[in-house]
Amino acid sequence: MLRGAVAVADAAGIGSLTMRSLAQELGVKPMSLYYHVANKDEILDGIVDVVFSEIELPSPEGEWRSEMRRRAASARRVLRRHPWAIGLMESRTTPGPATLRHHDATLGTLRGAGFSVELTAHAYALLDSYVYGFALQEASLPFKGPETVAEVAEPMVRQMSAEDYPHLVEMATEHVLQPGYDFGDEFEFGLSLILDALTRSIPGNDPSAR
Amino acid sequence: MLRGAVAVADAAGIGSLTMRSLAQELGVKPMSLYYHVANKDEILDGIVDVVFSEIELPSPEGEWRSEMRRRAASARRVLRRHPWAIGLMESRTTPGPATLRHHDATLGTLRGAGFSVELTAHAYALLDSYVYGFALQEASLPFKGPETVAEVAEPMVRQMSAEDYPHLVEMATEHVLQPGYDFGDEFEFGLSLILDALTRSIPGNDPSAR
DNA sequence: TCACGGTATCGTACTAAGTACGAAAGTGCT
DNA sequence: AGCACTTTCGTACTTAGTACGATACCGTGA
Repeated sequence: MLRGAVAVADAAGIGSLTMRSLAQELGVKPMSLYYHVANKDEILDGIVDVVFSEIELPSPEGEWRSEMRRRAASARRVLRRHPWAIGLMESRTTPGPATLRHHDATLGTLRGAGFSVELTAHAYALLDSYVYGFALQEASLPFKGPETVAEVAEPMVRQMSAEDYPHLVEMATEHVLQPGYDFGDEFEFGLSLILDALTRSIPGNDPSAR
Repeated sequence: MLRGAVAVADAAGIGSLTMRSLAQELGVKPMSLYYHVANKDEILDGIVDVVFSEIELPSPEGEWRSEMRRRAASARRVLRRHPWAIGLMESRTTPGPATLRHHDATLGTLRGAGFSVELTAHAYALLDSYVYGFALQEASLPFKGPETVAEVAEPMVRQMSAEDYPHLVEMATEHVLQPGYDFGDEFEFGLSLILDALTRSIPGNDPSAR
């Protein structure tokens, strides 16, 4: 049932996920859903947890940077597949089991890498902020892939006077509208910068450590 | 009118912002609103822009790090005051004038600090990801201030077995539940780390530059 | 003063969505 | 067959967005 809800939300947006549309998807009548859940909120909580369950767990066995990198890349992919999940996270405050398991695995990997409890808290807040924030930005872009950038951004830039927004216009014409531009490529830069800086922050680490 | 909508959303959540509740807030009847806006979506777009207008603009005159710091702190404060804005950003893809002005000022400050167009894009994506993501995490916390952490987190930890989530329990008991803990304090760590690393990334900068 | 064209407000009413309530319709076990 | 438990539904009430057309208000020029 939660799978069905995710499918509906993926296909037509979270706004189109109604008890009736979900019932239809499942080949059942609306009121039948209420045998399995108390209300719609429970479904929303549930699909957030489903989304978390799709994110690859980091392993305490692996090298922490590559594990964090894998987790981050996976999280970004998942949130790109389910963009509505980002907005939902803000309102749902009761984490499900998959969410808890995910957090536990991530914390464990960092602790295993030698981070103190406090530094782990710092690192985790930082990494998660970056991943979620990046996903949020990707979701709010008017275009969804490198292909459609030009056709969407061009008209916007054209009607936007260079006097009012000189730097926005500069960025658009000299960078965003250049062939080969893909906002997604920015992800790697920030992630590497953060991981490198975190490496340096481990006490006893050589400051010139890769 | 947009101010009224923001007030309603602040007071009782974005879910309680209905054409009827907004009309009541403004002392008019629901249908009167439709003279000023085409539909509710336009109101949602509008209040997102209002939120952006409340964020302090960085100035190209100032030192870029302190300007970015000021902007980030302001953005976080604003998003804490209007947590519903985070979820809205994901669905609204037509930026308003205040939003554009904000982006332009930020880009201008970075460009003025000597960042190339490309590096500016990198830095901006990174900084914004961090700020939005942090705000998103703050919004999804079950507690809203340092005072209520214990009373909310304690019961959660108690029912969460240490076998299933050992690291989560460790983090909770040894860090989060310690007196004086405030998730908001994490903000400074990540922001400084990012700003320092960005400083290093400027070509020609001494790697040991503060 | 009066008629007129915007500007702003409303009343009525239709549609979609969440869900309370209680009735069926299976299903397996004795 | 009879019973208990699980699962599905039909009906109907409530709330929310908004189409449509009717007013009411208000400054301007005749």
